Amino acid sequence: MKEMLSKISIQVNEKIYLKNPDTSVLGRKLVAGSIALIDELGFEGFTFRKLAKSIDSTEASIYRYFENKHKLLIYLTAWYWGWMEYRMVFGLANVASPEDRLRKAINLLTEIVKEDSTFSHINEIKLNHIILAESSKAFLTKSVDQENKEGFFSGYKALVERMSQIILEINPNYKYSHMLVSTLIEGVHHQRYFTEHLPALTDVIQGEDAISDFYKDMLFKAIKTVEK
Amino acid sequence: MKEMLSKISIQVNEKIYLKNPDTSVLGRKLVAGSIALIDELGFEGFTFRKLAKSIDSTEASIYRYFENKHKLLIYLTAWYWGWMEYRMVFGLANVASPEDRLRKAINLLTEIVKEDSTFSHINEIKLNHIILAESSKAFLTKSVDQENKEGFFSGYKALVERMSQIILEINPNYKYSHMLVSTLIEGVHHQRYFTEHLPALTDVIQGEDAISDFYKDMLFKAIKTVEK
DNA sequence: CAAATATAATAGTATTACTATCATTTTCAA
DNA sequence: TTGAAAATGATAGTAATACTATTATATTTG
Repeated sequence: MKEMLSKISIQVNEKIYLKNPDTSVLGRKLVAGSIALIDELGFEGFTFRKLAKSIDSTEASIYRYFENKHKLLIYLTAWYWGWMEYRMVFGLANVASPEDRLRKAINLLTEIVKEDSTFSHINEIKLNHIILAESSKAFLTKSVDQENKEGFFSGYKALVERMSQIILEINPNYKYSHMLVSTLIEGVHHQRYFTEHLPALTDVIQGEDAISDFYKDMLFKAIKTVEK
Repeated sequence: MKEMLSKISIQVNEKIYLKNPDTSVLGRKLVAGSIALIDELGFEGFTFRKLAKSIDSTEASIYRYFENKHKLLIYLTAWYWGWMEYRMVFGLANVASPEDRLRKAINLLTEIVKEDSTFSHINEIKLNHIILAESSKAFLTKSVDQENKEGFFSGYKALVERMSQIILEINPNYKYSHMLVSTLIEGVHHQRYFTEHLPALTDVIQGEDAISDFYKDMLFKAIKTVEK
């Protein structure tokens, strides 16, 4: 079983990297190390020099995998969305009602990742933590149009489209399905971040997962109700 | 009239800057120039050296006003929230019903700023454009806790609190007022940005301001309805 | 008008973000 | 198993960034 799972790997757009880090020991150490280091230092404080030191390699070697740290961040986010897609495929299979599928999808997106999977070198707990604080920096740059054209964000877009389709199954007349989904996804990241750092901007309720409850409430009301 | 208006100025937390840029010709040129340059180059491409050149001054002079470009970004966002607060005070005064006040507040937040005011050196159109792409970078850093403690985000928090109060007037039992407001604010930024750069993540509807309509619909349903 | 303050001009440092070259190690195919 | 190809390491170097410091020159203000 473990062996089977170890053969599953998340594919990301080939143009993101110079050399696929998934194909070598150094590449996997590089990615694993970058997750630990970005989580520790933040993306701005993170440099390839520090990464090289932390994995006992050299800057030059890292530059053979990624053009720059921005591309590495895009790689991590693309991997994350690929992984999320994979979790959705498994989690939503054989769930007949679109309502239940949507509920499950929201759960997957809002959950704080608490278990590291055994099938990859990537620590999904730390990666999830990075995504909350850093993922928007992957597209909030002047190179976004070019990078979008090259398909760097296709994983994210595919997920939005998939969930959008579920919403349209529930209510084919709902006009803002993509907006609703991307508002949910980015919102979850922000609210989780706010809970930790800017609690005045959110609502923390003892013993409840307010974020998950809030977004479920919000989405179903948006899709299913007519205003009183 | 012009003279009176020119005496209005937006106050920001004094700890954000080393010397108040609002008190000198150079300081105002610096801020105005930074808005133009960040809009043109993006925050990552923007440097104090380039700013100095563009306003025909020196790096050393700019460093007398701001410790670094991150503090300057915090200044710009704080100014923006102060300005938004000012617009809300005027825009919502004498509006009796909380529903109408909420609708107006959402309009102010979702509107693309199209007119530059005459009472300040700041180009609000460009600043609004910067806010969409760059404002989240002001708090998505490792220094957020310290900076929050020093009150750098109090303008943003005050606005969330103000709108949260309106929501509670409409429905005192609504549990997630702060979350709803910050989801709205950050969401508007993202959706405007997506419309321009990643349209697959949003819904663009010809001849309609889909973003404004979507958020109004979403908020009122969240606050006022019970799920069918 | 003198003193204080602000700005400009200039120079300098440490770090970042790379690129280049060559030696060494590892891989993998015949 | 060996020898070529590929990957990595070691080292060096460049341009730009992110500052700090010093001194000279304007400008403001009391």
